[in-house]
Amino acid sequence: MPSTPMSSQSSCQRYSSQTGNNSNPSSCCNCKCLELLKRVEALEAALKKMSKEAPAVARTSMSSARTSSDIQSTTAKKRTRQEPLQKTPDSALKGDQVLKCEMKGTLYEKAIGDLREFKLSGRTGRKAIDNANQVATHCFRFCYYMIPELPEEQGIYANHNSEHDAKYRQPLQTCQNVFLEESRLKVEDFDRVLYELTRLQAEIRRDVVVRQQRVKRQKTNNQLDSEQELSFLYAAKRRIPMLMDAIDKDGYQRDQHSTLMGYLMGYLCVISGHRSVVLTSMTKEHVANADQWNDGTRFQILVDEHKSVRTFGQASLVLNCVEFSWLRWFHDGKCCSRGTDSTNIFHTSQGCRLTKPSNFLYLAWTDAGLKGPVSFNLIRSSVATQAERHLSETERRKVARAMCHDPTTAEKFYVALPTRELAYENRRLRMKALMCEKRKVKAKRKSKVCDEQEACYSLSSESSEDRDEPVYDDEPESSSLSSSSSEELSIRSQRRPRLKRKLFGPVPSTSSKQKPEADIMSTVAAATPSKIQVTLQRVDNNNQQCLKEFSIVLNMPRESNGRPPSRQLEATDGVLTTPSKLRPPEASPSYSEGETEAAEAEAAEAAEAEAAEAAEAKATEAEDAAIAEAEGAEATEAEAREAEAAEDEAAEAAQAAEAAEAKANEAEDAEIAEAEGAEATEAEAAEAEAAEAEATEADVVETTEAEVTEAEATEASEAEAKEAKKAKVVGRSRGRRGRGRRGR
DNA sequence: TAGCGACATTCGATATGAAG
DNA sequence: CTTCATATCGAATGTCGCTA
Repeated sequence: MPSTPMSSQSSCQRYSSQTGNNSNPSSCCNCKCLELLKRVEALEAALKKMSKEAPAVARTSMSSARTSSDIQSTTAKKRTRQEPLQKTPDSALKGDQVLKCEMKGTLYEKAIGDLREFKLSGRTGRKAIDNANQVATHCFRFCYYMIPELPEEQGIYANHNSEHDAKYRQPLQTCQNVFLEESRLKVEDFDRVLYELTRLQAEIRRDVVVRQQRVKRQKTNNQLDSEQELSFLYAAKRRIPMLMDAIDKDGYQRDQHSTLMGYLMGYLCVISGHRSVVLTSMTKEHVANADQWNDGTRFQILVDEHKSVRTFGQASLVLNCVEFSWLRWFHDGKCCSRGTDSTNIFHTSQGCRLTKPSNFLYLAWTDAGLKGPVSFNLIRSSVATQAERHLSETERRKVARAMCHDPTTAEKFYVALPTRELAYENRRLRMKALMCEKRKVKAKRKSKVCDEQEACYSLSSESSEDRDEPVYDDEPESSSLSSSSSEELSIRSQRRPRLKRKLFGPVPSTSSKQKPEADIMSTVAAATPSKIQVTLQRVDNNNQQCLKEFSIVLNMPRESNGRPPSRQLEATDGVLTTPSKLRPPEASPSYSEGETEAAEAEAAEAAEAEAAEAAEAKATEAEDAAIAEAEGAEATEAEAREAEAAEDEAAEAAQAAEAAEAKANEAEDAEIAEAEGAEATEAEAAEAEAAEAEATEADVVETTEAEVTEAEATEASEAEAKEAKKAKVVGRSRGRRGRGRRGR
């Protein structure tokens, strides 16, 4: 929003004065700014009329004099403090003071004063006064912006980065509600002005949104990266005991005290994502009342006082015994003499509650050898961003809740904007969808499936529903899976629970003991529309957990020449942690005779999805071990090395899978490039298809390998020894079966 | 360096309006 | 009429600059 009032010169006028085209300025652009200008002028006239009609109306209300002088004194004080005001080329810059005029006792000023009083409603708290002042400030800004008589430097309608700019209507409403009679204006006049203001606001909304986006982009660029946070965590773990020792030995020293505070608060913020106020509000009582469990190795501290306590209740901090011992140290007042008297865990050298925790954090941040800006908000922001990027919807919700805010709020204010790479990925996905559509149409033309089969197919209510259902990118069955990492798969697999229930229903409660014969190799589903038959076989491992495990057999029909199809898919196994879209047995006629490419792709993707999910499940266990290590779980050196080795193996497996994925992407890209206009020949297209098939196959192979490796890695983790062993047995048997089939 | 004022930013609750 | 998305609002936190 320009700093000059809108009425002074519109963009069209400026344009016409530059070009010399005054005949029809509105023809220069299509922004309707002239129309807007006229309306603004009408509005200004109405405002002027209001202030003329009631010039210094002797207000009987006591509040007016008081509020006017209040604001006056404030502004006068400010003037002495920060002069002269620099004119800004555009909107007011951060830190600019814009309230620099004398109150003249006009109607709108009195209205704003009244509004301020109304907002205060007799409250005397610092925050209440601050907020009331802020509302008044916003209103003033708008008035200065709107009224051209005011000096230009005061006409700055500052940053549109706040939705509170909309509060300019409030003085008018107050005026109408509180002293309508004195104003000598009709209700309709007020309504007209308010209506115009609302419309104007709606029209500048676009600019506001664009500006907000720009601000967010800036924030995105300033995000802390995970390495910085990890470095800080490691530094904190090392430095906190050192600083405690130093203080114990040498007695209280302010610098060490402050740095120690900063380290501990930063550490707790990184691991929990809480606001700083949770830490500054933490009292000794909270620590003393901490809940402990797991043989006194885990602690939960509940803090009553924080911003969103009314919605989320107490803020919870879960600590291990080392972290808790640090807080206990402060609780016992060992940090400083005043600390003994202070009720707050985190306090100043005077024993007072911290008012500027970020200063302490910065002290520790630089002590840890880290550069760049840091604040609790930045940490919180990065926690939300990482959760959004790497966790499933459910997990993200949990993290958000633990941070005491709504996930939607997190997205609105904290989560960074998508990177260029992500944006490009979206474009690729779109083109991929286009190609899938093309393939489907092509397949439809080729298909010689008889009408009866079609009718039979459409009779299956569930499948028809599936077809009507849009293909969501977060579904494991979506075609985009072929190019998705296992991580993405796991994320997607946890979304849209309603759909899952509809498609699959609950896991049968019958145990293997009840149906021994059937469970040995019971066929659960045989489906997919044509060309290929997928049979899901439940594998009995005499283990109840294995009820969820299925073997997927892809019966590829041979081509008319007797040769296997060019894109023979390998059978693979997987754990159906999430249901597939395959039809249940009663609704699954055999489609092995009708062959379509789409069906083949569908089946391949389903198989990949299942395999990838299985790998993911195993990887999670290895991940847990890694996290435990990062958090400093009391592991021995040997254990740590083993865990590291396991992690390495898992990483290798993941890398292999990634390579396969990249290959698939390349093939896809080639195809997309062709669609986008690259004049590829038919032969090239065929080559691309072949490459894709190869990549898909490689993906399946790699996934199975990864599965085994990860299962082995899991085994290495001593902490999860039992589970790991089980996983290993299952993984290996699956791996052998998989290889056996490949060999055939 | 604590404390304060000012302002930016955050964030949940509620109102409002469009779409199905 | 219901559902969903968005706007609005009040209240809170975070940060900066200044002063005693």
